[in-house]
Amino acid sequence: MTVAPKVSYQDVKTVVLKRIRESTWPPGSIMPGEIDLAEEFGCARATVNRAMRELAEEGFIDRKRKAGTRIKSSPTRQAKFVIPLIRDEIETSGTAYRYALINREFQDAPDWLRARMGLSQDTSALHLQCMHYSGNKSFQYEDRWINLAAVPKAADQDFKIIGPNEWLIKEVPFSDAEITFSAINANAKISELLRISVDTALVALERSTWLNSIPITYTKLYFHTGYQMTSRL
Amino acid sequence: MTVAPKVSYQDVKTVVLKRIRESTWPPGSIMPGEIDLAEEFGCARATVNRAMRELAEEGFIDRKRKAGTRIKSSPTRQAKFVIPLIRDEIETSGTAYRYALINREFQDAPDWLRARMGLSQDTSALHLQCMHYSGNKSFQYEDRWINLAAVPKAADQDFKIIGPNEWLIKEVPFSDAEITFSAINANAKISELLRISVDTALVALERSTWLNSIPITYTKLYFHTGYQMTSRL
DNA sequence: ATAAATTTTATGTCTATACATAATAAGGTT
DNA sequence: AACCTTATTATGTATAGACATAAAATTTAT
Repeated sequence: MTVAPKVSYQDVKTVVLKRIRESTWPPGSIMPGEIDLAEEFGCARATVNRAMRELAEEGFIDRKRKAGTRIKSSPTRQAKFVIPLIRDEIETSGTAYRYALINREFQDAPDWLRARMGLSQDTSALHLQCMHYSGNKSFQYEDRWINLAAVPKAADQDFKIIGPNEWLIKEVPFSDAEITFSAINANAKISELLRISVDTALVALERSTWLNSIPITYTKLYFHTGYQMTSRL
Repeated sequence: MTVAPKVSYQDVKTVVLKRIRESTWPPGSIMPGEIDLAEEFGCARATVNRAMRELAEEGFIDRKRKAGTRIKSSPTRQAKFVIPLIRDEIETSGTAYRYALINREFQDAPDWLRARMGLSQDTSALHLQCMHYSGNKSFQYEDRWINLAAVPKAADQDFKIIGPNEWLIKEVPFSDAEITFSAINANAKISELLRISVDTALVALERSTWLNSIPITYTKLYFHTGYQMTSRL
């Protein structure tokens, strides 16, 4: 007597994905419920559930209680980019990492920052400017603001040896973050610091983080020419 | 008699994450196995398993059969960027989407492309150049190569009405993709097409896709000034 | 007809148990 | 010591059954 090999959630994913691609279940339409699918595939509902949960996470379907599962009319393809610690990124490339503090001062948060982070008026912040080097080459210029109301002990740190990013990761947890990726032309200051010509195109990365809606820090990172981020999926 | 509320996988995640952050389990160390944790938390192993599986996916821990679960010495923070269909992106912003084909010709794949995609010699490809408009403003310039050996029916398409991206998504599935972001200075041709001045910094996005290691298509997208991608986590 | 209360239902989650699998550890042989 | 074989073990996955929950559908009250 032959034993039917068990159907895995991977199998379910594969078949369902095939049906989505071949429009057996056309975009926008509702597809059979978990119980029906479990019966069809000859497996438990939990198995179907895991398959569907992952497909939803990957952006192929939309699920809602009671309403059922719908094929997305245009699947939201998403790319995962790893944001490594700069020290690791440089050291794994085989070169030495060096950090340098350029400037450190206490300032009231400027209007644009208050608006962006949702800070109240007269919030005092620590404003840091630093450089990160890969070997003897400049790699990244970092412009950082730390909300002292949320992170008072940052005021006691001189940030001469350890950079604000590394320090914050160790000391302050966060719950939400927003990362923005853009391209900018190097201005006079940045071009001097990164030792490139003015107007060179640069990758800029902005990151804001909050802990339960309390603003923690904002940073804008300017990478040296040629920097790129790659993702596989 | 009070009934203990059930422990959810979310609860487990929260507590474990807290312990990682507070270095109760320091980076690099091995943490208790699922059975022990289940006992400690008073829940089923499956519940712990799901929590741990998600934490692994989110880059906080490394798991290996038999070897156990380790805290990553530097958690790989990752940002998920959605890559929307350009038509959707423009239309959801409220403006009209328009597509235009600039050039279409059959060419042998150039060396750089062959190297990049792993194409054999004398592979004939379809080379397309197109523009995407948001209202009356130029939005994106697309430079596209399609491997005709893998997608022969692309040769029959004139791509005058429908863009190659939309067509490919409908017609050709893929299994692997590689996406690269970078910043570039607009050259003469691009600046003319996007109606911006030469040397303006632009976001460029390259995408290569394969179906079971057969190269399908390569494209480089040049976005208009000011384009940025944002991700929340 | 409108609003509020109730039922229904598909997904979401937890449990206990079982077996699969990869990788290490241990044991035995040359 | 080096090599091969055999346990051991932590994670990985499947299952049946149960209850939770959000939201749609229906009924009841205003």
